[in-house]
Amino acid sequence: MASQSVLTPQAEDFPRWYQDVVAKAEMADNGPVRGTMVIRPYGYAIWERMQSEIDTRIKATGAQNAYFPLFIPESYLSKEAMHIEGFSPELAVVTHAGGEKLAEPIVVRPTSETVIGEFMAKWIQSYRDLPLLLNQWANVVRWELRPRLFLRSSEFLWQEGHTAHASYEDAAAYARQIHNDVYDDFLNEVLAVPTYLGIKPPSERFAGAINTMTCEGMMRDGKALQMATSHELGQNFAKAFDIFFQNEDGQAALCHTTSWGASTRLVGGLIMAHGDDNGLIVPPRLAPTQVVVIAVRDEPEVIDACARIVASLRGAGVRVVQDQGRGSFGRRVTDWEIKGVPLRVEVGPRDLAQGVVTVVRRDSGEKIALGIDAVAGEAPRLLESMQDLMFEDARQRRDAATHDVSTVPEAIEAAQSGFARLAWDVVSGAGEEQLNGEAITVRCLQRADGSMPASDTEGGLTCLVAKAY
RNA sequence: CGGGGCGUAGCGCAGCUUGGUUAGCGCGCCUGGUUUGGGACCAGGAGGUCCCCGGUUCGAAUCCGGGCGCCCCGACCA
Repeated sequence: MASQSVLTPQAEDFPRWYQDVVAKAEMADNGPVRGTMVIRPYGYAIWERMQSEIDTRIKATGAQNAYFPLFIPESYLSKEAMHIEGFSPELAVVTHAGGEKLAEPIVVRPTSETVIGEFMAKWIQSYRDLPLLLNQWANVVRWELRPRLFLRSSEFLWQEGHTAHASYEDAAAYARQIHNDVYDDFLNEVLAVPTYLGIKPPSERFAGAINTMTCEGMMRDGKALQMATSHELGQNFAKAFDIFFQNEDGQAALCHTTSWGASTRLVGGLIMAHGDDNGLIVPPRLAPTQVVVIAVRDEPEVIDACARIVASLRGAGVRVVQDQGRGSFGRRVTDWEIKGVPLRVEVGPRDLAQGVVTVVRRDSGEKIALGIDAVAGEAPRLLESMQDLMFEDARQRRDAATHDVSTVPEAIEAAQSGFARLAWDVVSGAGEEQLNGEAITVRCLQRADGSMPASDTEGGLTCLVAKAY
């Protein structure tokens, strides 16, 4: 146990704790322009792991990666009325370039539906070209008034998928496939974050979509975080960009498009969903470093033993590093704890004399004595059990902080510390305004059994409401 | 845009009310040494346009005027 806390305790000031973790785990710094973010190597390594896991899942659905330009003609945005209306306040616009005032302003992409729509129209001729399944990894810019590292920055990194389909049904099914097989699977299995899946109410829908689906996670302070979204765009963008195809009967028909994204906000979600007063806790399947091996004393035989253990772990497929830090043992331990590395192997002379090492779990703090030769065999099992427990713990915390209520005032009360679930009929309209007045939003709509509705017009829906990031 | 607060070393701050020699403190950093089983200690050291411009004054971090920037609350927006 740390003798004194290095970080502001969560219970004292959760936002401050978050800032402390981001700084002390060396994840990110504020950029020179307000709202921008410098992602440091450790933060970026975590993002790269997220990218890899998400990218694999995206490709498994048949989508391919491509790249579209950062600069978009302003006129493109204007082609879809809802889209431009929704994004106008957040746009960064280039008016001068090459030393001259531009004839037409250029928008720095806030999202790429419009450029991609333009090219989909060009590439799609026949039903044989469908579905067209594209994804890109890119940066986007949405000017933020209240930036917070990872959670809301004016520039952020994400993946955005864009697809075109011959039918409404096909588009709807694909958007759901992405939602379940890419996002929800990643969040549950890798990030160890349980999710509420549902659709956004009209007030929270993506600008230009006919339906927005969300994965809502609960942070340790009981607030909600939208961790990924998938949109059915209907034929809105197809109309605006003339995305037509010739069907089997030789008739011209409008495509149905989708878009879906997950961003560096996930890093913020990771921090707040799992962190404790000692820092970050990274789920083993995600962790860039799963095990750190630390010499308790910098003596040659101890260092040698560390190196052998590192080699054996690496041979077992574990992502492992040998601590190269300077300073006291306690300091090094604390630094790795803040970074949330799942397992720590402590190697000291006293251990070595008995042929053992001490393995410490980041989640529980439990210390386990293991024979040196047993480490490589046991570590993968410990990591898997930790992965499962982290998800289970998060699920229990979430369930315990989700309250079924029947009135708006009860929902306001419950949302002070978690989620409230109640009939959508009770909230829809004046109730939603009343909640918004208390900084509470409708996070998603679900069927009574918790499943994904087809649309917000379905009868008998329930809603989850909460304060949100 | 409205209300409040703040700009002093890399970070966090004191000093300002009541102007005065060399602008301090904690953390961090550098050097040397002792240390190392849960943020070690000692000694020495480096590091400053006191946000900017102007004014008052023999003298301004400190007082006055203007500007810029940042933070919080509200508003707006997703």
